[in-house]
Amino acid sequence: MKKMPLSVIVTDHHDADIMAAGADYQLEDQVGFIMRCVNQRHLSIFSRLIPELTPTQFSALAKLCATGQASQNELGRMIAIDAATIKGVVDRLKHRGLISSESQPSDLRRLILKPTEEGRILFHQISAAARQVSEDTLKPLSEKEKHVFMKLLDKLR
Amino acid sequence: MKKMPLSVIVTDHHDADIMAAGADYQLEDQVGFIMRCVNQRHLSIFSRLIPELTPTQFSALAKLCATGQASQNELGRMIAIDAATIKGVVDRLKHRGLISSESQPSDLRRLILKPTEEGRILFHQISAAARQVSEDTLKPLSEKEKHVFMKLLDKLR
DNA sequence: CACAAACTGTTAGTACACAAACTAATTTGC
DNA sequence: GCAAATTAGTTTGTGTACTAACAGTTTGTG
Repeated sequence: MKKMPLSVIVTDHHDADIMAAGADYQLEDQVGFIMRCVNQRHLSIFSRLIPELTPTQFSALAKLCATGQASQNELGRMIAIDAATIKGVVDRLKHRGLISSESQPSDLRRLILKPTEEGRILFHQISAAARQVSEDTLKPLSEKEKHVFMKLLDKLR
Repeated sequence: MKKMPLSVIVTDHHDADIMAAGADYQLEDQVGFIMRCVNQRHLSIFSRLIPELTPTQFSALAKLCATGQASQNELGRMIAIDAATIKGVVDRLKHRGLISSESQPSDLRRLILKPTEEGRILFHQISAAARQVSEDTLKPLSEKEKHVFMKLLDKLR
């Protein structure tokens, strides 16, 4: 843990207190910063093993395959994606013929989404690779460390 | 650890192997998915405590305050931001008068970036809140757990 | 029944984030 | 000394991600 030389902290500036406030702030030690880096690595692994879909698209398709069907906002809620964001994701999956949508007669506001046959097939083809993505992402850790990490990560959700 | 009923895994579909492949895939147990959720929480904490800047903008400003100056791509490299992305970040910081840029006479390709006085002041004002962001993000963990988590997270970088 | 409250999906606006293709400037390697 | 490779920055295009504002629909309550 590097220490800043005193000269950096105590300057001849007239309000040294304010100037000193950020002097020992180490960006690369902050959770948010490291998480961003770890996520970058994860995304790179994902796109290498699963070039067909983005992580978000895969999440949506996977959840839809697991539940059979859902309305658009419902799907977004299940995978923690904003209503405004899920629209684009759904549009792209629909455009590629991986899911279908039809409005629900009993509630005209709702769009019922279902995976198409093609969507289901793709999901099942990809799911092994998806497991591999998680494994590769955690590769730097021992089995015990993986377990601890996942437990702690889950607490931060 | 929920188990799928057998009926879900073994269907009467003629290629049950393919259909079964993704049946036990639990999206919400995957590292990538949980990290996305944790990051959402972190971003929400950040924007509440530091509404003035985005995390990326803060990173850029903090690094520039720490180093005194850097070229645009150099800055991006230091905080793991793409050349195409850092441009927008720099433009916005520049537009708000928090950093300045001038081309380097000895290498006309380079833009030398420096924090302005206003930028430095803002950084120092915010740095306490930035520390608080990290603390709040890790709040669900005990002191010991925080330490373990950060160590493991760092290994995944 | 009426009507406010809540919900569904949409749009516009801002801000990352990365790939790919491009220009201009600089460095290198022969 | 000069072509080739490298580097710095820019632009375009795609894809998240969230806020805020909006219209249409449904629901709960007086």
